[in-house]
Amino acid sequence: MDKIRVRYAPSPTGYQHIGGLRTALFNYLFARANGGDFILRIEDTDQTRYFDGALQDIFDTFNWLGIGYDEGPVKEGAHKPYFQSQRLELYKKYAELLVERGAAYYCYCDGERLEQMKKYQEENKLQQGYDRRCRDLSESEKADMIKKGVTPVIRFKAPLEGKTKFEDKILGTIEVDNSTLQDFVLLKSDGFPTYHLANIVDDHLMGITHVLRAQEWVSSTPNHVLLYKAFGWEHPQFCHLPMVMGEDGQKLSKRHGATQVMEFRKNGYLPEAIINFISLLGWSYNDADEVFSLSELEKIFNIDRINKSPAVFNYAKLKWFNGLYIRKKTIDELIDITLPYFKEKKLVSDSPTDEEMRFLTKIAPLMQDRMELLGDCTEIVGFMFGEYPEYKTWEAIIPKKVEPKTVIDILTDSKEILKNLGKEKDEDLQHKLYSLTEKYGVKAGAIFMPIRIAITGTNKSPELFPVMNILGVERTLKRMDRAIETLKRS
RNA sequence: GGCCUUUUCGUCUAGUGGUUAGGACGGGUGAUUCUCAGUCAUCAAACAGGGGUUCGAUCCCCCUAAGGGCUACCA
Repeated sequence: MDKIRVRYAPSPTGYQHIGGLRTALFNYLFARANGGDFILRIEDTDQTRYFDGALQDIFDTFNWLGIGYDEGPVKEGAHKPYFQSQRLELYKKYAELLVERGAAYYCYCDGERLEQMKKYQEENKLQQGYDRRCRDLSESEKADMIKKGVTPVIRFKAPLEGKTKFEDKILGTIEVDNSTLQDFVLLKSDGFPTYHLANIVDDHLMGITHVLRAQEWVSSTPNHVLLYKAFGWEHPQFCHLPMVMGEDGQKLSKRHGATQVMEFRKNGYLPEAIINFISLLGWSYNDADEVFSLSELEKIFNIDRINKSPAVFNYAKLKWFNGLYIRKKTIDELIDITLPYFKEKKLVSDSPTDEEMRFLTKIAPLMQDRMELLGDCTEIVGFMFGEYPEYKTWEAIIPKKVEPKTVIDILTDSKEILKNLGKEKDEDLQHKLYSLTEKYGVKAGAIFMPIRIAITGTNKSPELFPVMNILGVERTLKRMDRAIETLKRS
């Protein structure tokens, strides 16, 4: 069997989005799992929609996620160039070849006429599509058009009857009546090819063996099959991937939340989480395992386990994956990836000192279990910085059914106990604090919550003893003092 | 409208002509003798509907319904 060659062929008309990434990832994994080649080809054939930052975004996306390619723009191989805009002569040549063979024709209809025709068809509920007016123009009619200076397009001469069918590796046999097909455009009047022409010419010339693309392409695949036939080429295996939907079952779009890949990075997602989650959109390994690294996926990915039905993009599960991968990080790695957030909040300096780094090393374990997104870190351990915390939930310092005066007494007693922080074992100190429940006839929460608020400023925090130990006796007691004073004043 | 296509817990999915239809996220409950998170345990939750074929259908066939895609000189 020939070496497997697949490609991802984005068009630089916008930022890379989740759907595109899924296609790229599946192609990449399919190639890696089978010792094949993965090619990146830029389909910049739409001049009107070309967008400047798009190309860089494609590179950034691949780099961030660790998806490499074997042939493409920067890493040119035997089939260069990999920008379709640099292959214009090729498409023109092949389009004209089809005209010579009588499989395509020049069409002189301009946009205005096409629009009128479409409007008429809609109003009269006729079948939509080009009416093939130029399909059988006489030589003299053609000459007239040329004389008028009309720049023609080249259209494919689709068969009027019969059926076209192909085997999709995922969907099975698909068959359509040729009567439903269109005389689609191959070469536009600006000299650029349409997707239909360019992708066939390039896939053939580049030796592509499998085309993995989204299901939205299924309906134009018969056209492509016919084109291959007209050229006398064998077509690659088609594998149409299920669509990716938003939570309401509609095609995933901005209103569902983030959809651009680099937006996820900005929002604090890890590449590992994105890769893992995306790999499960329409694919599964078995009935039990679903946590996979990229390198594992490169070994186990199997095209036969891709399913047909559309998949909903579930942000909640993505977040779970993100938390999972955050927990898998070593402390050093965790500090590395969260440092920008601490800098942004001015909790550490732009060039952190050794002391600051040591401090981060101490507090990192406190935040690791509690983070879901990278940006959560400052929220979780922000109170560790500075002399006093910001009191966010001060009211909670007075537990239900407990008098404010009692809270002052509890904190004062606790302070006495915590004077020995570091001198006695944590569990002994905790035991002593716990014994206060008997003295005041309250539940444990009524002892620990006031301490928590006094020290952390919130009613949700990491465990108290690790926190107090890092803070040290002095700062711990100062924070308790301030809380006591504040209570006395109110 | 036409053509193509899909349908297992809310979501991602596994699965078989005979199963207690399995896992994960999310949700509920409990444990971790301080909250939150984490971890562990546990519970609820699905074969779209109707006809066939068959001793037996979630699984095979047909119809219906609902969803999705395409219907550009865009990809």
